Amino acid sequence: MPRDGNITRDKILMTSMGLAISQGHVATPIDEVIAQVGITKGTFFYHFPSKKHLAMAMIEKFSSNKLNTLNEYCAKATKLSKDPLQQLLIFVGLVQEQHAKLEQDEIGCLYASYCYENQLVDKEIGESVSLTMKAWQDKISEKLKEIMVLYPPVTEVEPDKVAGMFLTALEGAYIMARIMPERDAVETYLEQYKIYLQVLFKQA
Amino acid sequence: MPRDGNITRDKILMTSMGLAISQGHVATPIDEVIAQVGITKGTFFYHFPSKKHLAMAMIEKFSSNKLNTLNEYCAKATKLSKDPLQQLLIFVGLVQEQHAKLEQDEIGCLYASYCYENQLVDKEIGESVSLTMKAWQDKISEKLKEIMVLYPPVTEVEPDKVAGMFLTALEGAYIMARIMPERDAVETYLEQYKIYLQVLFKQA
DNA sequence: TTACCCATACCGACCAAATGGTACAAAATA
DNA sequence: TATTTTGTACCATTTGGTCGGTATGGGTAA
Repeated sequence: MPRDGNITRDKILMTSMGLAISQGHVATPIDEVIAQVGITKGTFFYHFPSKKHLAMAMIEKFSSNKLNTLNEYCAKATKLSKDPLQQLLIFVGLVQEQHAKLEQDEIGCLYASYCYENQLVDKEIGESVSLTMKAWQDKISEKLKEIMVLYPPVTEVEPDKVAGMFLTALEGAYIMARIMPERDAVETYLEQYKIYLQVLFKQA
Repeated sequence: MPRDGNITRDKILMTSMGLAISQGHVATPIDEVIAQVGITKGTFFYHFPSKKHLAMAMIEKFSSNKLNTLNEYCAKATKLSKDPLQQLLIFVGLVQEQHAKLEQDEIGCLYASYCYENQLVDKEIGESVSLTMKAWQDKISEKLKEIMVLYPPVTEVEPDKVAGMFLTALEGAYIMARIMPERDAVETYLEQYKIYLQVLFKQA
């Protein structure tokens, strides 16, 4: 075998993901990607038959990353506490922590970027995306059901929607981080979500 | 005076705002705009010297609309109840209502669309945007301070951040509406926000 | 009233640059 | 040498933008 093309392929993926998150996919010409990676057009199109294929590969990669973090953080959280409510709070905390390290223009969601510029490229891509999101929602929802057994909520709530609110807050925070002058929107609004959980399951 | 050019200008603005929200600004060629409006390129560039100028005009228009709704809904809410907590809940309800009428691809925020595709075009534009958002946040924050006098919150919270959470939930909901199969994300997650307020200010 | 004026509003052909994509030769490694 | 990987030069289309000219219609002077 000649030199490993997967390295180049991965570099293209990583670079274009960064660019897509910070300035959008359509707004990022291939020339900019290859310039930043340090390759030429021929190489690019050897690895990705078209820009659309790149888009799909990016989504796939992003999804797989997201699913990995989900499992990783779940495992960490269950290891750190026996109490389901504490586990969930720790889980959210881990996500907060993850974002604290990132630079301003690294903060964002590829899905959001895509869905705002062209209804998620494709139907099948759209399904794969919603499945990944649903995976997060379901995992949190399951945990919420455990919590609700131990701590009856102050008012009746649907675990699915409280779980969805986490993703909503996160996606919303990404946008706030870009629009508002304060940088720590993710930290701030996931904190709000934690407070929501705490008051919801507060014992009298 | 010849026929009123402002009509055309407004039509261009409206059309391109719709397109920008549904598929992004960069992803919308001028040709598509003028085709939909039913004018020619010459006319377009007579009204807007460049695509960037169009972008700025759109943001301005969007901001002015947003400020109008803010005032309108505030007025309505204060008229419908004397209790500040009820007023805020009504306010959120009005926003929910507003979105219930919209079509799928009309749901979204121009700011979000812009900030995901090119860091809000310009510095000055960015400031104008954050000012509009801050206007909403401040108005809600003020109301929250009134509320906190009457109903001591279950746990200590910063009104500014609870207020910001409204915008966060709304922006997040827009994205959820596009990513997830369920259409009524705005309804759902603003409802979650209302629940948050209710449990936060619940009387023992 | 009418003829003309002129600013405003609009048209449509054209241009240059950007952008996605191709063809094929040259390298590199096993 | 055979296969995979990369570089170079080029092409076709799209896209933002220009330019000269035309239509509209109210004011105004004869």
